[in-house]
Amino acid sequence: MSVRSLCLAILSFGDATGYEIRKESTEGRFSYFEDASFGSIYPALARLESEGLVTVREEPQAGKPARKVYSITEAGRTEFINSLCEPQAPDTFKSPFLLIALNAAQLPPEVIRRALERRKAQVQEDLRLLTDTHKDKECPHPGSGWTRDFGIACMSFTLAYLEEHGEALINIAEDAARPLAPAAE
Amino acid sequence: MSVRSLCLAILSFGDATGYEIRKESTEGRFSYFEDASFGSIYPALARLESEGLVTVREEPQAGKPARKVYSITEAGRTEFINSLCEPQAPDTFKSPFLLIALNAAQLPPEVIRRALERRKAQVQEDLRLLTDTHKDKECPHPGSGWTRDFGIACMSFTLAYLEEHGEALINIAEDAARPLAPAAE
DNA sequence: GGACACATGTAATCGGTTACATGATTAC
DNA sequence: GTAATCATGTAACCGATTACATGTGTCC
Repeated sequence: MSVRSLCLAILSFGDATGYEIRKESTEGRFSYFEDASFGSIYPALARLESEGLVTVREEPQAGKPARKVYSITEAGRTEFINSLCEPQAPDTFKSPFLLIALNAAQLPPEVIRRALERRKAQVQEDLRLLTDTHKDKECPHPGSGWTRDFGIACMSFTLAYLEEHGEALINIAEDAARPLAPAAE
Repeated sequence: MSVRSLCLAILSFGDATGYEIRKESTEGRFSYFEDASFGSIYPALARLESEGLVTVREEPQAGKPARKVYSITEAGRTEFINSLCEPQAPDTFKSPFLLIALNAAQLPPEVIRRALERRKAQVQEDLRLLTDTHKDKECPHPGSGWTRDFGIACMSFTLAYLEEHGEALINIAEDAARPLAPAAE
């Protein structure tokens, strides 16, 4: 999914500035689709505008540069919905944490412990973000409720698993660290 | 994580050719870390060799180009382990499926149904891959058992959730498709 | 007869990140 | 004082993909 489609997707949920789109895509709910930086978002928005898929209105502000608030047009909405009807790329999960887990026996226990804590904190943070979202008005997008519930379920499960089996992973590293004293004390 | 580190990671589990590394990274167990294409793998291996982190031996074959089998060196192993001790990038999950789910009310039910089936098939395939892996000898890498169990647990949960709540998502699309006949049949 | 798996490698291209440029306001 | 948030935009750079080039063996 390109930055272009990402902008369309976010704008289909409401007006936004480039700055806000970046935030949503790196932290907010839309981080599950793609994350992008300013250097790609601003050019993408300019292009979308020249194609008539979005419109801009400038809101001057004292001190700061004028906010450029983008709105999706009917043409933009159509293009977005049509793009969703075409076959999508498969979901992907990339996990530096699992690479550490895979090599637990070759790493110091402290590294494993830190990686585990970090991963748990990350899941907790994602979970918190999702749980807080339910204050949104749910009229225009009933799909967001389903999506949120799915995310909460999967992450709660992941967190519980890490909490229950994390110690076992640390043990692997510890057992490998002193292979000469097998089962003592 | 760069293609360079990916090659090191895969080679730390055993010798491989560029062709095999690509396969492992796009289909195999290593697809959870990074996937890469020939155009990036071959140059990366050449560079690793010039740096002394891997060695090559050529195995001539009749008809086909000679297989160039790469092995990791001690220096390569050290570099790999050290890189794992440094703070890693956070895990990411990118889901075109969830984007479709989010917009369920705006899409034809048929599209939702297809996306759900596709996602379920994908999880089943990943699950199958993971379950088949247990024939590996487990002496040198006890971490692979933990990692596999973790993957199996999360995916089984995901699959069960999709099977249980998939119908609800389709209903969202169906209800939105005929908003004038609320509950009648 | 055609598609696919095996097997390596290069060149053109491209999408996106990082760093730079600018600057007020607010919180610690 | 100094860091963070808000706010836009450009230019250099870079890693990686795509397409190309080459060729055999095997399955359907």
